[in-house]
Amino acid sequence: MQLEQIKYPAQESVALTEPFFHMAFSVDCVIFGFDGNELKILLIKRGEEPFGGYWALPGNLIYLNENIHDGAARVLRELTGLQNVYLEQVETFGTVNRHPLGRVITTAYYSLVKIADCPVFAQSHAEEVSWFPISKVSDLAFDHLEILKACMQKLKKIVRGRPVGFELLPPKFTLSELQRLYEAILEYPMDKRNFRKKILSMNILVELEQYQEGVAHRPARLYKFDEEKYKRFVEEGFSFAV
Amino acid sequence: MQLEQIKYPAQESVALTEPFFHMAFSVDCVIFGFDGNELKILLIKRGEEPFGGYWALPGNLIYLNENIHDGAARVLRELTGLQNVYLEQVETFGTVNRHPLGRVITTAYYSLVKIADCPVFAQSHAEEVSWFPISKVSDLAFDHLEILKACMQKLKKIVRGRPVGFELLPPKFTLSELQRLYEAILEYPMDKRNFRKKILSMNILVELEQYQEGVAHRPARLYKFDEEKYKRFVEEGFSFAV
DNA sequence: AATGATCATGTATATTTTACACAAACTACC
DNA sequence: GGTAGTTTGTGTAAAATATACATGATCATT
Repeated sequence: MQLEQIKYPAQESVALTEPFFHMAFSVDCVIFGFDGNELKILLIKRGEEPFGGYWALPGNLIYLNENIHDGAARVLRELTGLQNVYLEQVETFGTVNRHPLGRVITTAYYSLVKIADCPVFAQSHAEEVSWFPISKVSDLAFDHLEILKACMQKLKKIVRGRPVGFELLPPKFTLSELQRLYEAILEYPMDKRNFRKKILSMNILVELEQYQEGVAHRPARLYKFDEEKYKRFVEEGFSFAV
Repeated sequence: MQLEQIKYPAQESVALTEPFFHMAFSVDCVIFGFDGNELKILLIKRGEEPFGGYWALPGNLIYLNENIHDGAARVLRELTGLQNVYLEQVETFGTVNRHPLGRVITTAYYSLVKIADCPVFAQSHAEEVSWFPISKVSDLAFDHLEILKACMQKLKKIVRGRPVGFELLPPKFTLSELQRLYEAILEYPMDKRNFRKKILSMNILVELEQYQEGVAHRPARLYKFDEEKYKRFVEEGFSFAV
């Protein structure tokens, strides 16, 4: 940690504020990926106390002179090497005793990334970094399991309000892959024909003149996202009017 | 403030954590009400520096030994007398210089209340408490205007995913009042017949054998919410399947 | 050449959404 | 007591969307 970076803000009214300024603030990142079949999450193995040896969300304390969003990006980069990912705030967890070293309130951020495009490597207090299938994550440091569950819920909500996939799939993909992604997130099976109808009617996909190769069955057509249209869709969301 | 309540948590690793534990944490409450025509928000006039004399969201620092959600309820009660309201977390704001006294990160909570049922009175560092029409709020202490806008967006989203009204309307109300509430939140007009069809099809309303009295036009039938069904609807949300 | 796997595709039905206009019931005022 | 002014309450047709469902096509493997 770069302790020399820290600058203390001016405290004009020490007498009044003295008893309050003894908290720390952290960020924890929930990074979702998709390997074509399963939804996965990026975890680190902690090399430091507390919870040394435990698997945990990539997270750390932020500096006094650092915005929390910037802090989330920095912490993620320092621990896993991941950069330039779009982080979105999910929820803040502030139970009194959630951290053994003192009062630490944490804000969870989530992101969706393509596993293949994101080489990760352990750094700082991360001893290891690895992708885990969501279904197999059971024991995490701190209250990170609770945080993970909250982010899963958030992801399920998000996927109902805007398209998902550009962030998680390779540049070219089949419709079945996209459907498997939706099924992995929402955790229920969907009808193939209806799924295709729906996703194609959004007009965010471009049909390519390319097909899968080397598969032991009829090869599927490849698609890519129309980046422009996709982004507009994400920004505006589906418009659910009452 | 009850400073004597504060207990410092044990700090096992002072050398390492020392530079970090110098932040404070606050909560700010965005309390929405509805007077039959306009969406309103509860503000306090600050009687203390910083931002003395400014109108602000009811908010304050939380104690070291206090959960943030409990803190939100306490702060709201101490400043405005409001109690037993359902507070929901919205977003955390952590810009470095948002508070002049030092590094203070704040979490916004929102709630919906019936103005008539909630007598409010200024206490603690609140010099005055008052309801303001959303449209007339322009200048607030700290970054509270930004926080308010974020909560407005949240409210708009919420209203699309679950019914609203039980928390904001008197026990008996007309369908036009309910529609005006929706229009105030979503900021666009709706078709009367279609609105009625939709809201009645949810089966959360009970038609009463009572009518408005003393109005200079045909009196409207009164309705109330079916509390059981309403709650189930709120918990489950509308089910938007893909 | 047969097997096994996945891909691609259409239709009929039910449900939901949208757009739209006029008589009824009350008060206030003359 | 009649008229003007205001808001309530109601239905339908057309369009869009959602759902349920089965079969031949194309590749690798043997």
